[in-house]
Amino acid sequence: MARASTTTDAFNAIAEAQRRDILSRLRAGERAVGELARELGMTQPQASKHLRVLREVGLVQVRGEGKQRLYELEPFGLESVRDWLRDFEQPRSEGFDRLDECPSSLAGGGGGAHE
Amino acid sequence: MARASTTTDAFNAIAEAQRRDILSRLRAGERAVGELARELGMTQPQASKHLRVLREVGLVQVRGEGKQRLYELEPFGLESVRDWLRDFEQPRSEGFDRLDECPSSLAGGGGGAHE
DNA sequence: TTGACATTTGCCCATATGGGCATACGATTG
DNA sequence: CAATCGTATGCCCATATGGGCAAATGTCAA
Repeated sequence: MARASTTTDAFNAIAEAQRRDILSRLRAGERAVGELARELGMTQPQASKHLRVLREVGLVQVRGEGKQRLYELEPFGLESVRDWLRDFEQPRSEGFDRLDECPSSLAGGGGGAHE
Repeated sequence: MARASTTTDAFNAIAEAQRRDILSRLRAGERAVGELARELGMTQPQASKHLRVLREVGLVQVRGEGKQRLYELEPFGLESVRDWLRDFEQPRSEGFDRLDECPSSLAGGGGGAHE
């Protein structure tokens, strides 16, 4: 078997950097295909193909506006990815690992023993 | 050009469901290749190949233990994915976006009861 | 050394890709 | 109706894949 289709799920869809770029652009609001293509330096057919993939996995939404087709982020499209990632959360609270990135004023208190 | 290599980055690596399964299994602790293969119903060479991909993108770590090679999750391997996803957080509270900065409440020595 | 076990790698295939290009489709206007 | 603009599709190719299998490599024990 070859690699799974890019339209299999959001994981495969966002494996392509250009598609991630498209999604990032769309964070600022809906865009027409040609506009996206120009902004991202790809040909119009390429943008269209990528957008189709993103649409088939539910990551973007289309809206016809005159001759144009405006693509927009699907609010919960990335939820499946986010859910999967959540299971890999670092056990952060355990000890405030990244606390050392904070100003030293934290350590100035009374010994800092919060136990 | 064909699709990007699965070893290009974590995004491409986790596009494969079986590799996500491997990572999920490893959440419970380190495993030998054959063990993973049996648990996930794949051949041993397949598991080995998947693990290689995961290792090349920094998602897992290996440790030789006798004849076996124990694979383990790389704690911050998925950070790049998580970072990218973070930009797509729902604009939930309008005011808690920059929470990753050091909250000044921590510095306050007084009644600083956090958690 | 040989033998047994665990893992990796090499080779084959069928399949899906992304890029480029031409072209078909769709909507709007005249 | 035709003309035009904006998008989508179809076709070609080179490339990377994942699966299966055999063989190579590694590690340890007699």
